[in-house]
Amino acid sequence: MTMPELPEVETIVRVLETSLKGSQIQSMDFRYPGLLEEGSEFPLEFLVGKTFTDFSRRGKYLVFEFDHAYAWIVHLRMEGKFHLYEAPQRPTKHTHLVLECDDHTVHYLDTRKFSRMAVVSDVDAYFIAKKLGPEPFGIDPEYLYKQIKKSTRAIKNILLDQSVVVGIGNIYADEILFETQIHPLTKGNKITKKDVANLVVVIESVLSSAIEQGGTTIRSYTSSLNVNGRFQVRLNAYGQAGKPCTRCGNTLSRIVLGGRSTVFCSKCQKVKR
DNA sequence: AGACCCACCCGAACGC
DNA sequence: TGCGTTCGGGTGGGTC
Repeated sequence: MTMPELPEVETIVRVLETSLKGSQIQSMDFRYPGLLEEGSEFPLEFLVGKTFTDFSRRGKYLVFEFDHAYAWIVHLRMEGKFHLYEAPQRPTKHTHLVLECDDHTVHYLDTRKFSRMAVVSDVDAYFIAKKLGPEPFGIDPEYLYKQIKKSTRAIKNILLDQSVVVGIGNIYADEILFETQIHPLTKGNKITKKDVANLVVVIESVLSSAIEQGGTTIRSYTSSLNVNGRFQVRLNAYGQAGKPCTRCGNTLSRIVLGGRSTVFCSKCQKVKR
């Protein structure tokens, strides 16, 4: 159910780093080239013969850097996932990329074919073009307040806007608003300074606790060398419509906002007018 | 410029 | 071996 959000991406980066750092790509079978971005600077096959050197993320983007200064950037979107094996493995119908590396076979799968990847020479330039906002950890409250205050959009849409702050997807947006007791439809210009102070703290705590729980669960994945970053985090709002609010017992409501399923407690989360 | 809409994609869930 | 329709998720490009 849950798609990879920032905490899952962070976990995936760390697990892949453990297995693949210093490993050379011996061969590649790019079975569904449609995953490569139109604007990719280089073809994916350019990575054959290169050695993984650095593993990081920017927002929900995975960044793999190689010797010779090339970088492979992957956005998992909803269902992208890596499977690692210690020996060559038969691809499934959803295996879109196979990499034979020094000590591992890497499969990349995506049932929806929604994810995207690119090969670039300048990581910073790539992300500047994407117009990404700051990371959600250590965000400047003054900056966030200004961004929210100048907008008449619903606060949930603002939180989802990656040019305001990166890494908040649909699931954690609902969780963050539940925790701060802000109604998702509240317009940005109605949000108070105190709300923003709470948001800054809660954004960080919700995402980091998910990373911690992912770190716990991912150990079972490392043993089997399957890395999809999915793990169960206890959710108070997302996917819980019709169930009692964990804070007050009121039945949780569901609306569609900006085309996204949105769950909240109409008693705990009041719209400010 | 800011806000909004829609395409992309296909398995799951649903309606009949 | 039931078949057709709807839904959803993040991002980017287009429009107003």
